[in-house]
Amino acid sequence: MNKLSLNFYRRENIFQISVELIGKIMVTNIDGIRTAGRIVELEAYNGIIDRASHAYNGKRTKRNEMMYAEAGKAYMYICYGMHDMFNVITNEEGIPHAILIRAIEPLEGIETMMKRRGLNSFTNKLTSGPGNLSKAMGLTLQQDGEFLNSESVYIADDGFHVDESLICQSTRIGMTSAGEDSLQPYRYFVKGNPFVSSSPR
DNA sequence: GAGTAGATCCTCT
DNA sequence: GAGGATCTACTCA
Repeated sequence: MNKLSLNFYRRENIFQISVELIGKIMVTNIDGIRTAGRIVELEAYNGIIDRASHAYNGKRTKRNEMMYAEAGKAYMYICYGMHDMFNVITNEEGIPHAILIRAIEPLEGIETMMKRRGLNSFTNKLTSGPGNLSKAMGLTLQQDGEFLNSESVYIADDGFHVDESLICQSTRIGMTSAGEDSLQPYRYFVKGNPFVSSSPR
């Protein structure tokens, strides 16, 4: 299993990167405990021209500053005051492209994930949805700006290949005020995978 | 199973 | 002071 090099993220076409990230393994080593899962759902945020992005129209604040950082870093963000969300920064420094990881299929450290989520039994919802995913993996603002080839967080390729015919697109979730851009099909997911979060299939 | 309301708090205006 | 890149529980059927 090889960690993806930072060059993987350092490319212009965020949609190409999104498709390629489907099926990759996301690993965290938080508090000395290793958890891992296969990425089955994500959303692309296409920089300053995307109304759904935090960086729309070149907006740059303390909170989203990390989106402008160099490719291959994590951008952590708290949503609705209680959910930590995990994003991958792509493209070159200064261009705020980001990919939100929405769901993974748990592979390692499932006991730990359940414990972090406060669950007694395994369910498909364990790592389904960005808030749940981050919580299960132990990700918080502490990982904001972390390089994704570090020991605590990284994404790796184990050679598994998701057939492109199984990768579907849809509109993004939770876009209530992004105008036309809320209709953009920037969400990618694995068809029929039980760990993909609900809504538009 | 589908639809809705409430929780909850940080950030930006 | 308003409004989120959400989740869960609850209602009703």
